[in-house]
This record gives sequence, C-alpha cells and structure tokens, in this order.
Amino acid sequence: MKGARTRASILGRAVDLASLEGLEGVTIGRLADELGMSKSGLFAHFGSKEELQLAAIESASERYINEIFRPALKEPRGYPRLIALCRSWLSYLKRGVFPGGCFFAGASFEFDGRPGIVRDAIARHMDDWISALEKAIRMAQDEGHLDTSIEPAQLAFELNSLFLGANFARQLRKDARALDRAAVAVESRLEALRITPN
Amino acid sequence: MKGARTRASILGRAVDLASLEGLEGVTIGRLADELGMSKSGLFAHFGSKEELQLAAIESASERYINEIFRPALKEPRGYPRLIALCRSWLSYLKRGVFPGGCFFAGASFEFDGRPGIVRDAIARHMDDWISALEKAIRMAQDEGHLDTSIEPAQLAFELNSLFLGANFARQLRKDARALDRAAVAVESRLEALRITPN
DNA sequence: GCTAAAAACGAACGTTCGTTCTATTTTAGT
DNA sequence: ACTAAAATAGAACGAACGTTCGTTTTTAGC
Repeated sequence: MKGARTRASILGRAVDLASLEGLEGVTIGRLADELGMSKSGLFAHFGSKEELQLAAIESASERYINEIFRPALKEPRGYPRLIALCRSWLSYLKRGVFPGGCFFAGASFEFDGRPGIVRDAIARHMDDWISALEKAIRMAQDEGHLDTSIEPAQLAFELNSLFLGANFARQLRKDARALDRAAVAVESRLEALRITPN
Repeated sequence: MKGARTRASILGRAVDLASLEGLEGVTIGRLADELGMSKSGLFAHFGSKEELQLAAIESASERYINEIFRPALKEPRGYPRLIALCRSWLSYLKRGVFPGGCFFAGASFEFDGRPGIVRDAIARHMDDWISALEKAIRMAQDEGHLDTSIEPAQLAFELNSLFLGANFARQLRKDARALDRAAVAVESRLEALRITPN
C-alpha cells in the first residue's frame, strides 16, 4: 500500500521537526505544507494530533535503536559492549541523527511536567533505555570485566547524565568541545571501574 | 506603583507555569484567567508575548540566583564554597523552587533548536551559570583545595550534567532516588579531587 | 482495463492564539 | 478632595490551531 510509504515520510519529517521545535511545536498545517500535501490528507493518517505524536515517538524510537543500540550489540557482551554503547550514543549525537539533537532528550524535558499518554509513552521509552544501560553494566560485571561494588542503576544514572550534558552543551551552548568533554568523562569513569585480566 | 506588584505576581505565576508546561505553553489567556484578570490588562504590562517570556526568564533567574547561588556565597571560597554550590543546586531541586523542576533545564531543552532573542537570553543565563561553576572550581584550585590537573570547564561540564540528570530522573521518571544518585556522584567525584591539608 | 478500495483534497467548522483598540476604573501626588 | 496618570477591562481583529465532511483522485487486484 502507498499509505504506508506516505505515513513513513510524514513521521520522518515530524520527528526531525520535533527534535528542533518540540513535539508540541509540530503543527499539522506546517507539516503538510513542508511535505506538499493537504492538512486533511495528512490528518487522515492518524485521526488526531495525539496519535500523530505517539506515532512520531515510535518512529523516533526505531531510529534511536537502529543508530545506537543495534550497532553496539555486535560487540561481545561485557566491557566491550558497554563502552561501545556509550561511544555509540555520543556518535549518534555527533552524526546528527536528529537535526535538533537527541529527540528523546528534548521530548523528556518538554513533557516531564504534563500528564497524558504522550508523556507516558516517552517515559516508557526512557525507562527501556535506562534499563538497557543497566543491563549492559550488569553483564560487564557478570563477565568479570567491571567492579561489582557500583550499583548498575547508579552508573547508568551517571552515564545518562553525561549524555544529557553533552546534548545540552552542544545544542544550546554550541560548545564545540561538548562531545569531547562527555567522552573524556565516560571513558575515564569506565576505565577506573574496569577489571583487566592478567 | 501598583503596576510593579501586579507585574511581579504575573511573572511569578508565569515562571511556575513555564517550569511545568514550557515557556511557549504559557498562554496569555490562561495566565490571565488564573490570576483573575483580563487578557488585555495583563498583556499591557509587557506589550508582546516575547517580552513576557524575556521578563519571565529574568524573574526565574533572580529566583535561581537567590535560591542556589546566594546561600553558597556565605561559605568561604575554595572547596567549601564549591561543594556548597553543588549541594545547593540539589537542594533547590528537592525543595521544589519551581513546581516543574529546574526552569532553566526545561527552557534550555525547549529552545535549543530555535532561533531568536528568547533562545539567546536563555543561553546567556546558562553561560553565566556554567561560568560561575567554573569560577568556583578555579578558586578551589587557587586555594590549594582541589587537584589542578582537571580543567575547570571539564569538571563544570560533569557537575552540570549530573544536575541535568537529576532533573531528568526526578521529573520524568519520578525516580525517588534521583537526588541521592546525583549527590553520591557529585560528592565522590569532588572528594577524589580534593586536596586535604596536613 | 475495469472496478472497488484507499488515499488525498478543499472547504469549512468552532476555538484559541497574540494583539489592538477605546472606555472605564483605580491609583498616587498635591 | 481634585486631578492627571496609571492600570485594568471589554470587545473585536485576523491568523492559526485541530478537526470534520463530502468529493475527487489515485492506487491495487482481477
């Protein structure tokens, strides 16, 4: 069906736009104009703005997983996969996978003070992401690659904080060294916790 | 003049609302309703929505400085003031100085992808904040309290990242341990860099 | 190539947005 | 208390919002 292709291109543009101007800032009229189609034609694909937002979140999640998670899974479990995941996140920001920085960082801060199913969907995806980070950490500990005295949830919090800090420094402050700063912090923190075999 | 009092109460409410729903989400009609006054009466205080947003940012900045910066300045310069500043930030979040978490964290992520003078004003305030953090770090180094091998800008980046991470975990994920996690990370990072006299 | 279904369109709906007037009320200085 | 100035109100504006509807065009299966 052609509808699926159109729908995908709508969501692609919606997600890009949302990373720049926020999920609520993506207006159906503007989106239709940019794609050269009518408001009503675009609208019919979703039935409501809320459904469009939910679909955009799912679309962004696929990109997020493909660009960050999938590549890191090729590395062997343990320390290599954990550090690959962190490097992958910073590379994802550097490559400009979303033109306005991390879609989920923006959406998280935009919706954290509102009720509703859109907020819930964002929170669910971020829970999944943090859980994935924790799992990678736990695996590195299980493999004997990482100090077990640190709680996985604590380290995941710290790493995720550095990712948010990188997004902040790069997107708002236009700090050209943002990614380097985050990389240095991530690498040295992990290296200090690393257990090398000998 | 009575106008000044009214203006202050408008801005107080606008800032609270913006911390919850975003600076763009604060609508003049809603704001007027909540304050029991007319749209046009409220509007006349500012002349445009953009001016209202700029005034709200200034108002939020005063709160930010009074609640975080001012108390920490009572501590002696050096390590005591630096750690007081960090503790003050986390306490500011815990106390709920803004009902929707840190006003500037939200505003930063909301406007980082847009052009205009509102974005510029937010960026300027955040530059000031990061500079203040760096200055406190440099002073601690000058006093001989802190390892000089770390760049002040690097440590400021890391500390600020943990603050953003705390806001994220607390406001979006409703993680009751968010503040503890950030505190543990901040304290251990600073303690490791500390130089104790003997 | 015909045809039923799917997709896109164009016009209009009611609402809310920021903003602009003019008129009225309230304040502050004498 | 009087008065000029400041503050607030009320009605209306065009534009944009999300949404609905009936019609037309395009697609896909036979």
